[in-house]
Amino acid sequence: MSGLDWDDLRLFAVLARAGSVRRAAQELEVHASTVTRRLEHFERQLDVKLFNRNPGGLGITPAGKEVLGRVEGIAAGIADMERAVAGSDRRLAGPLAVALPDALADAVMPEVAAFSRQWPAIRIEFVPAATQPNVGQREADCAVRITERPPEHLVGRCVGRVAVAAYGAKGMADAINAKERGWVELEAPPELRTNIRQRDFPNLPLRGSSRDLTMQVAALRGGLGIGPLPCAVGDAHPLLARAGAGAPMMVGEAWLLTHPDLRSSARVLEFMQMLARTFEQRAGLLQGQVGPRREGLQ
Amino acid sequence: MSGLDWDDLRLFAVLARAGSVRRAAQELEVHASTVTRRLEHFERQLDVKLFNRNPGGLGITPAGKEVLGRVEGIAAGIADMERAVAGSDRRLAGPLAVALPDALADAVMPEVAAFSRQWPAIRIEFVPAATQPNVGQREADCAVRITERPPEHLVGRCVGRVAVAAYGAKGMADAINAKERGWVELEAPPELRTNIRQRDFPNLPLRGSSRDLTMQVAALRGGLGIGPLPCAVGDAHPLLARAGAGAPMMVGEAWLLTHPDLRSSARVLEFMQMLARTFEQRAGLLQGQVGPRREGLQ
DNA sequence: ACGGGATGTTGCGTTTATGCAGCAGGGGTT
DNA sequence: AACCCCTGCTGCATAAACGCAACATCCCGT
Repeated sequence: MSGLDWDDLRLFAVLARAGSVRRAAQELEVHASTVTRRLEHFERQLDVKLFNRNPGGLGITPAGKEVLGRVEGIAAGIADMERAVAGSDRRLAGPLAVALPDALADAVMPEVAAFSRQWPAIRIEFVPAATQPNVGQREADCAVRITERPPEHLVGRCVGRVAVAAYGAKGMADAINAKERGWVELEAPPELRTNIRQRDFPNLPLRGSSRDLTMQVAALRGGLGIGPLPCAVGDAHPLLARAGAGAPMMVGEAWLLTHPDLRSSARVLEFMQMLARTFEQRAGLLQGQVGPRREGLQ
Repeated sequence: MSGLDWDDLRLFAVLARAGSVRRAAQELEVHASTVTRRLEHFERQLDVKLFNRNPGGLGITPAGKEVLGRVEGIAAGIADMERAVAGSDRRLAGPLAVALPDALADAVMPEVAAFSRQWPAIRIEFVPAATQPNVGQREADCAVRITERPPEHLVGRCVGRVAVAAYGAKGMADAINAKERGWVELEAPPELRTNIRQRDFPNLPLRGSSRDLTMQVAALRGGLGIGPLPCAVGDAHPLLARAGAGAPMMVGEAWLLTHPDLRSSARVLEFMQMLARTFEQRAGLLQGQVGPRREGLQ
């Protein structure tokens, strides 16, 4: 028998990617001293030095790099196994990790809530949408991504384009008021970026910028200026109105995705069907087609 | 993060192969209760029933079979990693697992002993030669096998054929005495079987049989009768002599083997070179060519 | 120069996991 | 029927792993 504690492989993989004992400890939800001691244990069992203890952090050795490459393959195999098990789960119960861009959260949340009431045994867990797959980190069971080219290893379908427009606080979104305020840029991920400012408000001074939607909405509401927002967020907000007369700009396709292994999982399938129906119903909202709620907007 | 204890995968693999909690516990060198509890833990984490608790043992479920298949692939990956690490070890120190058929042990042991004196930091561990590779069980670093077709995944070279002849206790190995005693068969593995009895002693009654070389040598020494023995054992034994005048029979080629990943390991390389030299020197003994020690033999 | 925030590591108290012995049940042999 | 050996399982004491806090070191910014 190998005598090797396989769980030390997982610790090593996380540690190598984290780059420091404390970050790895945080990710593993254990104490830093545990990481140190188990690394020692692992190195002793393997009889190889995996890291150089440099002042200011760990430095991986060539042997450590060799081991890391192999362990990453092993980690992928284990993740596959976990998915295979989860995929054959025919119960409408258990955890369900969903990666949902915050830009679309408002638009679908009512139906998600109804879904949750219908299947109370399914525990929905929202995970960060932009994160790239990591060793030891299980990807979402179901993901919505705004992109032109969805990853090849995932399966799913396109559920329509996403529109972005300029918004401001109601009552000050008109051009005259806006001029006194200014432009608030949204430092969005690439798939949400537009050049609305250049097109419609080339002379508006830059007043500030936000790193996420929450800050952007707060800034616009508070009257800092006008700025871009996904239509699904801006049109649904009771205190915001569109600024200027320009048409919304399309920024990318929304893709409803899952892993092939999970297509036979009952709760993943059910959830994705629900999301697909919802996106179909809300297509107008997502694409910025102004509906009956238009009264009062500039 | 997966939250899964990877070491439970190892336990599961061993348990699935062992077929019972107690056998798995023995192989893992832990207590049976530990196996039970960690299996429960694993099933809870994975949220799948891997075994049916049948009266009289565990029965693997379809889901368990699915998981087992994947875990065996993972186990192979981990074994590869261990070999890769061991293979890059350039020190002439540490453990060295050697699979050596007992038929050849006498012939090479003096040189092995000299090797051990030369490199005292290398700890030589003899492992059973006939064992087939198992999950979690590391194969030998270096193996000698008597076979016609060495396994394809191993590399090495043929170091000559192995001969078997009939022996008896000195002074009673002649035909007349043998007739009063009889034949003692050796229930050897297939690669050591011969038909010497049919060829040279067709009329000798069967007196007994031995399951291993130790018993066979004791039986022959004790005067139970005459019987087959590898020439490397019989000719080297001070109290045994060949029976009859027939030539030894060749039974197979001796192959000196290792895993490709271990070719660059300093201690494996050194040990195999030593063994190759030894087999070259001892070729006559192994192939049953009677040398200067012939005086006194019939 | 000096403080603040990193880094990895170490002693100590506590939680967790393990080993042990005994239990309950089933199948085959005497 | 009675016994024996196998199976997996469950309290209880012990040993191993862990979390916590403190420590030594180093780097960076003030």
